[in-house]
Amino acid sequence: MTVTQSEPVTSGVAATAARPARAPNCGAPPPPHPKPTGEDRYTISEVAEHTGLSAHTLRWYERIGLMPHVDRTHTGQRRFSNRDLNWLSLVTKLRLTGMPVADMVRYAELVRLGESTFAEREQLLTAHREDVRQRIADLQSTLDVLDCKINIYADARRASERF
Amino acid sequence: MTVTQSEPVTSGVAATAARPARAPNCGAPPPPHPKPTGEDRYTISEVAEHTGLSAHTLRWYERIGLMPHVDRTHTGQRRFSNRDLNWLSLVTKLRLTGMPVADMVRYAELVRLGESTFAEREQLLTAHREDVRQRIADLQSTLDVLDCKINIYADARRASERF
DNA sequence: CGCTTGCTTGGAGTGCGCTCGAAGTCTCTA
DNA sequence: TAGAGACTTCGAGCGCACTCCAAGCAAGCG
Repeated sequence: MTVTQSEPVTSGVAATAARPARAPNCGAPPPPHPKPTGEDRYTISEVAEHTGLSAHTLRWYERIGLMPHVDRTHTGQRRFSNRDLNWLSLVTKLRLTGMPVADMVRYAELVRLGESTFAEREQLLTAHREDVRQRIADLQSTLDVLDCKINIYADARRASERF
Repeated sequence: MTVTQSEPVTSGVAATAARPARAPNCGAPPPPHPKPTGEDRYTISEVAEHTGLSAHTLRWYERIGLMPHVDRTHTGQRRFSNRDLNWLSLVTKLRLTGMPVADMVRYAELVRLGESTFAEREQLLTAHREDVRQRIADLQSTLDVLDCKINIYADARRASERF
């Protein structure tokens, strides 16, 4: 049994009841632009274009163990699958929300190790969730200050414009 | 006429009507722990303690022009005022929300230049506010994904615990 | 007086997350 | 078959925001 990468789908003994047949995919985007030919083997530049990451960054992610092993052509060029794209979409979200690369690498490693790591994965994500919540609170409180200051400047401007 | 640093108080020709006598202070904290003696001259280590910034960082902020000129004792040691603390509290918020140091330095410079820079200050803060809003949206969307994945792991754990 | 503690300076070093360059190979189109 | 352009690797370099170091000065205390 293989374990999916970006979608730890309920499988085996775990919670197969009481859930829709279609496993929840946690907001993974629909296959982005599946090739007109129906293929599933994107070049690095296609993926770069699609994800907004540079080709350099994509190679670097693979080198440090953040990509779960990308398929290759017989001549050694990378060919990314839709599954890879989904994984990258998760990674991008985590990165945007400030998860350190080392933590993402750890998570990738846990995913490779299979189901036995569910508990640690849960912990890791839960910790990050707390982090994200805290950051939202910080941002919100700054937003209040910004609103207030901007109002002051705007009032001053409007007042001076009246003359 | 001097211009306050962290509180561009409505002053002079600008908008003195229709606003409370006490200018809004945009959530600046009350004087943090005004010295028992009522003094207003904190050492660098007191400020470091209070703000959570290191003394190194405080000196560095001053060097790069992010602190508006800190008072000194006759022997050259820094003595921070409550006004300095308020400014630092703003800076800390902006920094926590990802404003680049260069932009904060620019803002500090504008504050030093006086009222004529209100418009540019408004622009700068408005741009950052957009940034912050965008980041909140990113965080929120990641939060949804995290919730979903964490639920999956938690379900799996609970299911396995039932046996 | 010597010792400790805390401050001063300028400049060098660190860690993170990329980002780029060089040199060579492969693929695609004409 | 030729040429353009995309791909490969490895390692070095970069920008940001600190962070630390060395050397020295000043104040307080026994």
